[in-house]
Amino acid sequence: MRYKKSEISSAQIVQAAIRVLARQGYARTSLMDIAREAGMSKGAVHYHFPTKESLIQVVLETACDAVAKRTLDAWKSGGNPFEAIHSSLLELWRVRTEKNDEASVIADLLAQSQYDDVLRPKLAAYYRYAAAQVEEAIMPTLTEVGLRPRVPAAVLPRILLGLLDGLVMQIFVEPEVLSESDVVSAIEIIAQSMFEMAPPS
Amino acid sequence: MRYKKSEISSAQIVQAAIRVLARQGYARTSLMDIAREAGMSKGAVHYHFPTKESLIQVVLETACDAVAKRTLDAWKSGGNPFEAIHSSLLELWRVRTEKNDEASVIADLLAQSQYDDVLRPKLAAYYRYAAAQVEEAIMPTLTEVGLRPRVPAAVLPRILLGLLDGLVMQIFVEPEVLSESDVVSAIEIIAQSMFEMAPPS
Amino acid sequence: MRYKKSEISSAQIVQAAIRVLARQGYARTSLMDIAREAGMSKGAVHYHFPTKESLIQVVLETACDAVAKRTLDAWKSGGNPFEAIHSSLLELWRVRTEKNDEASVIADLLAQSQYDDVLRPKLAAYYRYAAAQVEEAIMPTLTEVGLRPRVPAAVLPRILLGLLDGLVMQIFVEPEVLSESDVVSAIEIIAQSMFEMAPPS
Amino acid sequence: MRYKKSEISSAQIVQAAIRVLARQGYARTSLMDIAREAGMSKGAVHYHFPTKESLIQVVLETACDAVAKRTLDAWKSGGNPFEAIHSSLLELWRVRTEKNDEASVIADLLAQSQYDDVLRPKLAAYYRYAAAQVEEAIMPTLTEVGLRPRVPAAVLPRILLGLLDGLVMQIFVEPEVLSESDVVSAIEIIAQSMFEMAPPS
DNA sequence: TATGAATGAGCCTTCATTCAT
DNA sequence: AATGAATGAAGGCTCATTCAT
Repeated sequence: MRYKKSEISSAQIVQAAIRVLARQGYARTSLMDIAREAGMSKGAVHYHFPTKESLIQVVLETACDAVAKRTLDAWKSGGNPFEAIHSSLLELWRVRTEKNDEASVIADLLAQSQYDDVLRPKLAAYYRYAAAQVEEAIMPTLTEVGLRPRVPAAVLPRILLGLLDGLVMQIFVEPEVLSESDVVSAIEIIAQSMFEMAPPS
Repeated sequence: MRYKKSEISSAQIVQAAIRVLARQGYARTSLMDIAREAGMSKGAVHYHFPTKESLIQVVLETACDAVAKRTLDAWKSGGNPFEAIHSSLLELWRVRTEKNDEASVIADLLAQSQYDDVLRPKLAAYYRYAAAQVEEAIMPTLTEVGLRPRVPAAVLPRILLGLLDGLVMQIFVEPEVLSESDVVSAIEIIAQSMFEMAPPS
Repeated sequence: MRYKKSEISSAQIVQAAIRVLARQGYARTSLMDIAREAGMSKGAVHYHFPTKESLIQVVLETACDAVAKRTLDAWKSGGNPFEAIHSSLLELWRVRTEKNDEASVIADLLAQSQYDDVLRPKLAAYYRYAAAQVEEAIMPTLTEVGLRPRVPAAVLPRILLGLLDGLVMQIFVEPEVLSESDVVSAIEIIAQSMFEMAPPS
Repeated sequence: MRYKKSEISSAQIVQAAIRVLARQGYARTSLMDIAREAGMSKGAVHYHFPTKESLIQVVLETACDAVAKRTLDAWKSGGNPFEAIHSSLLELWRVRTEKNDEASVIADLLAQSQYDDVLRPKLAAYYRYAAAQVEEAIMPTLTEVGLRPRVPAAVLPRILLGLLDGLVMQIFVEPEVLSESDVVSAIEIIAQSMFEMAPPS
């Protein structure tokens, strides 16, 4: 009973931190802001997370998990292989552009991770996981229909994710410059270009 | 004479700021750090830049200019059109991965720009300029040989820049994951896929 | 039964506090440290001692008692009067220099007592008791053999204790400066000088 | 001009710190208290002393110097050798019992030095210096009149200082227990007992 | 009797900013 | 044009204390 209470509070603090960080960014967020957002005292935050760093770590982990989970769902939508890929790409894009809090936090902490040796591995793990997700979802579908990749299989999902993340940055800075349809159709062209017909065996 | 001296000091401060920011990141850099790096007193920095914000703005502008200038040189290298594109892509990639100070600062301030209405337009301008550069350099070359873009001409350079920037982020976080040759050859494939043969007019 | 349990816990806390205070000193010791050392929660400590001050008081009392008790034993060792005094002085010295926890705590809280009106009387009582001990132990022995003090009887033990405590402070700060044998033989000379032959009555 | 100002402020802060520490003790003194006593802002204190520790170090040094200087004067009062020693002992005693701020601070920081590796050597140096002072002042006077020490020459002043400091502690805790005349006459007896007539050469 | 959770005051420190010189 | 000194707000963190359970 008591035990649970602590976990609940911890989770509330993390969620509050994600909201505040998404709104203000790491450099402008104090523990006081987070405590206020969580409806607790500064002391309570420190009770659950001894240092700011330790809180931020959990925040990043949680945000990565949330984004990864959401995109995982995207791949599951069934149907014709090409339609599935289309809808998945769309979802990947929307996760990023809808500016949900978790994605914003990840983008923000990416900059911090340059100078923070604890954050960096967590982001690396996130990318690794996301890339594996893409690979698992795309590759079987396409090899099944006789296509094979023109770049190393490990590189392919990295390209896709990089493309998405890089475009998002431009949109963050200047929202009007790229329309969703332009982006998605371009990505599809690119995705196709990454494959070629396998020679008949 | 005095006038000049002032400008020189200003420039020294900005250059010092770029070095320090590249090394420590925005969130961990104080004006004291910058003053020390510039070999001046804190008061002197404030004499030239009334607030920290105003200094950061100039820093960002300067960094963007420097990167833009460097990539501009890349496009100029003559030769066969396809070779020129190859060497230009390579240069675009290297500017980003060599972690020169200016590029690091831009990557770092990108996060800040989310929450800073003064920074954002400056980055937008940078992207706009870079995209125009790419467009000018690539489009004539390719239309000349009878290729035409399969995506809107304005979108094409955005795709390319996004891809580069997004991949760089992954490499910042986990350097071993992508090799230069993998990346460049993938980008070339992508670049090609963006064009198709123009129907005979 | 329950009653006993409470007393046992109290005593455990006090003993834990003595250990921690001896190790870290008053200024660097928190209730958390004490609770941890006692294997209890912070709440439990507060259950037994409503405030930190009240705990410290009991700690000081306990430490004083322990030291007083130990020195009491020293005087009891029988034998030839002069040998007894010698061995007693030696024991008084060792109690102080062996840095047992209780003596360390007393030395540390001495400083606090300057500013704490509750602590001060407890230390005064300790000195009074220790002085009385010395007086009782030394005076009969010496008057018996025809010696009488050259300073007021009440002052004499104070001198002795002061000398010991003052020397200990120097040793705490610089251990190599005074050897046990030097100190003890000097004290014996001093002790003798405090007495003279009583005129024949 | 500017340069001097800084030194003056530094000295003011140190003096203020000595006053506050003498009044409240180390454990209860915050930098805010010191700043207020010095009539400055908290920031100003940190401008001159980067950490609390660094300030305390200078405070201890300054206090030791002040006490050492004052006792040095005591030895200079001329006259008959025995009178000189008498008046010097009296002065040594009064320096300690008059509770001047510097002596209080030293007594207080003595406790801290148990747990602070930076403070300890400074106190050791203080004792060393004080002992040397005593030795220089007493020894020539007495050997001149044909007395020689019965304990090692290096130990003798330590005994004297220890005696004084130890007695002071008792008086701090319970002022009425020892009168000045009792103490001084006892110390004189002790001082005499430390010497004996040198055998005719 | 004891615990875990939470509070809030206070501490040391950092830092952008101001200002007299 | 530049400096050293000083300010004060804020930040992260510690800790004695309270309280529901």
